[in-house]
Amino acid sequence: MQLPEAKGKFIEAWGKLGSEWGINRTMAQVHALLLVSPNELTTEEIMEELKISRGNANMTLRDLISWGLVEKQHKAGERKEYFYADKDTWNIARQVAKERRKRELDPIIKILDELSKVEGESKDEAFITFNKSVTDINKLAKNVDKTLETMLKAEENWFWKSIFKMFK
Amino acid sequence: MQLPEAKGKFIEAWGKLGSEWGINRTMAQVHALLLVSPNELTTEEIMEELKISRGNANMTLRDLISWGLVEKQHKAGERKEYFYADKDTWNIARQVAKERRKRELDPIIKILDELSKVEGESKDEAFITFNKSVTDINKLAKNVDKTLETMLKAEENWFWKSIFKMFK
DNA sequence: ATTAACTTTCAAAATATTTTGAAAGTTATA
DNA sequence: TATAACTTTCAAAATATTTTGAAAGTTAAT
Repeated sequence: MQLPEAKGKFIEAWGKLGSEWGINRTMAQVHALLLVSPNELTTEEIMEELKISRGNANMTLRDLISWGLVEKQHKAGERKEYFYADKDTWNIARQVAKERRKRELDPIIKILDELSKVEGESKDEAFITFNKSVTDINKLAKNVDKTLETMLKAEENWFWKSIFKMFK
Repeated sequence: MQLPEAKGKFIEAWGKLGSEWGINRTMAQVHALLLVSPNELTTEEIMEELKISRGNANMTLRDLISWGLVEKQHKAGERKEYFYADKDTWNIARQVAKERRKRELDPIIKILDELSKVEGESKDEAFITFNKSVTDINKLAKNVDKTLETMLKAEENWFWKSIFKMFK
């Protein structure tokens, strides 16, 4: 297999994986393209390579920036904006974990907290089951949340530092 | 808040979370309904409660069964099938991890293995960057894969056993 | 202040996913 | 073996998501 074909396959696979995990396929593809590009790319180049429209490229890039996965770069004396992706896999994983925690985990915990407070007849099977499921899930979610917080904060934490080493 | 309202909110929230993570909203909702139901439910009852069609209910339930989250139950002397969800959050998390590993992680690793083999000019920036990104992601994916395997196998493993206790 | 190079917006169009429901299929019981 | 109770299928319809592209907006340089 030659590089251009391999590049295409990587972009396609990354896009598919993204869409299976609730991330817009094009966003994942643009990210993949930037990951394998040694240099910053312009909107124009991204449009060209992935055959997407200007509007789509623009919105997707803003999204990637809001996820902290891509940064805008300016070049002296040029009007064009350049886009560059951090290529450190650990940073990428951290950033995704951080954002999903903020965007999805925290809100669901807020709801589960509310629902945990619901009171009912202690003989009522329906109430007992509801309560057990909700509080159990809430507990698990809070543990995941706390763990992520610790992990994300802490390269200084000896315990997680040693876990990280296993993954790097 | 009263139980029926709370139940509705839980189902809605679970559905939303699911769809954010690439799981069909209805599938997540049916799962949520079963999680808060003390008894097995029939297709009829699920259709009724969630206002979905017979076809949808049937397919969704098959899916949930294929994910190992729901089981069919027969009652002596009855033609109807009943559906019941395991309510142990740890089992649910395990099951989801197991399935997503099989369905998504393993296939992507296969592709990354292929792409890692691509050869190129050692001076070619494009090749260097492609190769670095792909092999790095491959390494991370394989580590996650190995870790999941160990975790899923092993309550007998002293290390993970102690980690699990933090979450339960 | 005007131009030109570039970016952003967003309503409409295209595409993808999900849902419906009626017909076909299955199987326990009489 | 016929019936009736139930389940499954799948093409078409509904819905949701993504993408387009032209117009509007911005801004650096003259």
